[in-house]
Amino acid sequence: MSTRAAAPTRREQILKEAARLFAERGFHGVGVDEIGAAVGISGPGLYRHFAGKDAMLAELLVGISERLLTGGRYRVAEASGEPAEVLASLIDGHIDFALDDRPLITLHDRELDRLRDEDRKLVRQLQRQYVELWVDVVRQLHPGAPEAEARAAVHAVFGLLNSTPHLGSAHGAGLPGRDAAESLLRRLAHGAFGALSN
Amino acid sequence: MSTRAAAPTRREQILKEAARLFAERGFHGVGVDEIGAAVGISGPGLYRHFAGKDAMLAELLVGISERLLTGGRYRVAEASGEPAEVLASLIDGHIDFALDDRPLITLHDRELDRLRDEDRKLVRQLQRQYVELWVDVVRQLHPGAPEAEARAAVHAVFGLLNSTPHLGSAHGAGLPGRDAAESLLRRLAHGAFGALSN
DNA sequence: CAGGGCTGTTAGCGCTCGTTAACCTGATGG
DNA sequence: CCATCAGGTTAACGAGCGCTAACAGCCCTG
Repeated sequence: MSTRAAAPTRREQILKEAARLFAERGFHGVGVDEIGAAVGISGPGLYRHFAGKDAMLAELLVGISERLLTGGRYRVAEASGEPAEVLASLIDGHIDFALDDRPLITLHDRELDRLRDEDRKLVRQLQRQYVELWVDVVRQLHPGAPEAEARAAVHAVFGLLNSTPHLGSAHGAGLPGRDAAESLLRRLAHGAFGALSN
Repeated sequence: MSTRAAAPTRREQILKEAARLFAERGFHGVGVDEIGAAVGISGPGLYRHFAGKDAMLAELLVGISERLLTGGRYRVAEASGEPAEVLASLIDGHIDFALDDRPLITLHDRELDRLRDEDRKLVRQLQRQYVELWVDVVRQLHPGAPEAEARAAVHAVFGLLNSTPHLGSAHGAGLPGRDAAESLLRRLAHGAFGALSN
């Protein structure tokens, strides 16, 4: 009846908790019993929902990559043709993602090697397409920059934006509020890309 | 006789290979047999040089943190009082470190939680002091920025500079040469910090 | 030449962990 | 009202891993 999100399914609960635990202690550092306990069932009960521990990680990583790419494509298509505006939209979208799904961001560039070959290839392909989205826009905005440089700059800015996990309460003085973090990251990212012109 | 560095001791060989393997596959993902094989001895022979697998990781992480802090302090003391110049020196030092010791950079913010409480506290303390070095300089350079913002910006720029592992040949088109990477990262970092004034 | 350290080796123990097997229960639908 | 099935449970297996034990060769020193 309400307009709130529907109750999460068991699968979704498991994925969420698994993402958090994997991000905190690493894929190999978390046991299936812990994941089960986090959702109120214990150990082997997970196998009613997933083929195995690997399958959870695979679904998480493929899901992230797909969401990033889909969101990026949407923003590129939707924004005006102005490269500056497209880049700004990509940055905003990535920041939203980084702030809303910190555990996934952590997993995204940390546990990729733990996937089966097939899944890893898929994730890599999705990541590559997402990066290409950015590289194209950056090269339109900075025609002087060689492609390798633009690509490296994109990766570096990803590192900057994905630093949000380190901003959390872990270090005592996190930023006051999500809006401040969003605004700061936006300025830093634009500042970094702006330096490409020099 | 020659002026080259002395032959590395067995301990140093082990630490170097362990760092590489831990960075590639994670602390829990690497077995002692693999580390041994990487230096030509096998498995339990490592225990003649280290108390255990944990001790290797601890020595690596403490070593990184100490080198970063020592190098940072040296640069702060050595540079002229001009905040801009001090920050530039810190950035250059961090870039050198990131480019020369990519595996260590990866471990530095990825495997900290696998340490014994005592070691983790020590590493955290060293990291905090290093960050403080940067925050102090950034605040001198941008007096308008609140401390939390300066600290978050420093962490974000670390994320940017530490993105070097992602620039490697893994993605096909790495930057052509170390100098180009160094120059690019320097420009991006300065660009990001410059955006703090706005 | 005798005797220790070093620095390796291999065998094996003990524990953890992912996974499977076998069983149980409550809801559902013909 | 009974059959089915989704979604749990506990027990247990098999593999892998960190680490120790016991032993062996090399090099130095007295």
